[in-house]
Amino acid sequence: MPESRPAYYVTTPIYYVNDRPHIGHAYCTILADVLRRYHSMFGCETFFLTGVDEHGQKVEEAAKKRGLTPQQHCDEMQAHFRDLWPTLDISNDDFIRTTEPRHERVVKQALQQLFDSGDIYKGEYEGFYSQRVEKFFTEDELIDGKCPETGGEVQRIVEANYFFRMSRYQQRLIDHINANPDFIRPESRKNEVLGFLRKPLQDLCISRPKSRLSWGIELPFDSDYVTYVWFDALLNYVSVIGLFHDDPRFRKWWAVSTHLIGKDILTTHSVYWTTMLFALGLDMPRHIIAHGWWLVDNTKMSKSLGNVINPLAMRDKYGVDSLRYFLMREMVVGLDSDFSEESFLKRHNFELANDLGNLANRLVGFAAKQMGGVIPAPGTGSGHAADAEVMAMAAELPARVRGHVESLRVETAIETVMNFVRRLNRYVAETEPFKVIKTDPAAAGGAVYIALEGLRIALNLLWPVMPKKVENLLGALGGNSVVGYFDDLKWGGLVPGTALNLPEPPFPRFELPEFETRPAEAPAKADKAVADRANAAGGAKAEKAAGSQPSDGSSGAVASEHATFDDFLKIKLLVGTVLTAEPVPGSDKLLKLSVDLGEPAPRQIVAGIGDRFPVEKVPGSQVTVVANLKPRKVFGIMSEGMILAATDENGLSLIAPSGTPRKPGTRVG
RNA sequence: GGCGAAGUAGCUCAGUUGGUCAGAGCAGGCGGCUCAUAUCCGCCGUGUCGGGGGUUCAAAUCCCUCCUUCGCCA
Repeated sequence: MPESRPAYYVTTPIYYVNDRPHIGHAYCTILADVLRRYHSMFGCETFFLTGVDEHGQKVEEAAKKRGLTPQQHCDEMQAHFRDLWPTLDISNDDFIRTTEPRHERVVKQALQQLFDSGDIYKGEYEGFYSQRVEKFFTEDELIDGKCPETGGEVQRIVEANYFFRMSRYQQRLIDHINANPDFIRPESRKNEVLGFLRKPLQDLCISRPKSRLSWGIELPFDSDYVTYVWFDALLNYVSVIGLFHDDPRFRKWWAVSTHLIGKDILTTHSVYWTTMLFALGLDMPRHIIAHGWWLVDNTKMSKSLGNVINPLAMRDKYGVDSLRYFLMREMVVGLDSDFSEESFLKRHNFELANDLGNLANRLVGFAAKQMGGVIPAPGTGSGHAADAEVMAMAAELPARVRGHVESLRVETAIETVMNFVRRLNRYVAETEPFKVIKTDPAAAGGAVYIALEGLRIALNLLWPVMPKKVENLLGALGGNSVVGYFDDLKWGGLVPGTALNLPEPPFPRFELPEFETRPAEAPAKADKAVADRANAAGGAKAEKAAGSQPSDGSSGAVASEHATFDDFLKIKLLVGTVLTAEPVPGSDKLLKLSVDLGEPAPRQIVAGIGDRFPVEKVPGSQVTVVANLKPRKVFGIMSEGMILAATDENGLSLIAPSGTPRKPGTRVG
């Protein structure tokens, strides 16, 4: 047996080639990169895979629209992802495109194997086809026998198709999830999957006749069909690492695989993919980790709301390292987080500039002035009790960081390091080398050495998060480089006498723009008299009274009875024209509306008016829409606004402009 | 409607298996230092741990119930 190192294999989803990268893609890929880099520092041999999904109807359509072949279209579009990653310091080992021969042959072989074993069978797919949206619907999805999206006519079509016997593996999957508590993380997602599995699984239709979709991988046993997207896409995780072609390589990586996914593709990975693997006689991946979404103003990003965060813009404005730091520091893996430039800048200024950057800058600046610009000799330290404390903290820091990373608490790992950085700043204040230098240069040198060495260790531990910046900084600290392994991160790596060279502060502060005036500031600054009176009265109570001046009219018990004019202005009321309306299945009064608000795309709005208002009378009506309500799901359908209506015992009327119809998007108020 | 998760200081959130768990950061106030990026360090928080009930010697931490928010339901 050759010497074996532990291994670690991490994947991102393959992103849909038609998409433009947004902050969510960047987050997932950076997270994968950070995990890969940490694990390599833990001593693991690592493999990191990302890529793009290139097949499917939408790609075919988009290409057609542009007058290109689908392949030409993909060749062009995939660059949006492939070229982005190096600029975010992503260290992926491979980049898979599902149109590559190395992938297609594995998909075909997998299909053939499942066909031969009877897990893929030909059956009848009964669907209802809507000419208008060129889509199939199941009987359950139809609404009164009409298309659920347009309310239009549908044709019942019985079409031969191939099915995967997913149902056969349901119990095995449930058992595996129960036996491996950290298989699907976080736990709430695991529960979600188990809940889903309480109902019997249907078999999965995995083919499309070429007459309807030709842009896909042909079934090896029936050239009239291509395989449908998921079956193709999911296999990327194993095709790249050698399934069917390089067994030792495949086994090595597959046994240690971690899939990072967005919560929107949880079922696909936890149910479709896992049952496919069972059927193929392969092991489960080690972990499936569903991360959360970046929200903007606590609202999901969407094109129609125009609030999509472009990672390139953030990188260009603030630098790749700050961007990576923020994304990793701010989000708890598995939960949603809010993205705002304000919180970004606060993290940058407080943690990177004030704490970390300033520590480097003050130490190097001091050494340059007082110590000949070189790393001083450690001697016997500063003679201060804090020496031992700092060195003990530094000694146990790698293990603590490793523990947090291994339990996916990346943000806690970072926080742990930053707490140590704060301890180092305190250490400098305690030992006061800038004073001590006048009386005891050796002790001052000892203090600076300890602080610098602590900084070196902290920087190494942050390398996976900010590789470029850390490498540069370590270079500035006496020409050091990143240690390969946590095990090598021992105290005393800095060589006394080597030159320090930090020409400028490593993390310049960014000016914080005025984001919004804070009510708390008003009494302190604008109303000194109130504050003084409060202080004179003494105690926390008085302070509280001063602090609760309802300067914006929205806080304080007194104001709660009335809405102020400002409150009213927060509600954006717009005139809209209803384009389509259809009942929501399973509900007796909800209607799904498509409403023109004069925006590029119509809004989808779910309204509870169906029991009082005939659905066929709604299209064409004008309505008043609350346009800036936070979008929410109603009965599983996203609703992007609210329709105003008045209901009493005589029925319901829509609240809308009377007389001449108004242009969609006209402001009401 | 079914299933699941969450509700902790002004803000963002930590709080393993019930017993220094009532905390951190930010914001605010006061003070100190000057090596440093108007940076750093120290001090200052009586918040019904969503409401109510229960179990226990002991609950933010377990149980019940209600309210609110969020997620999933191919």
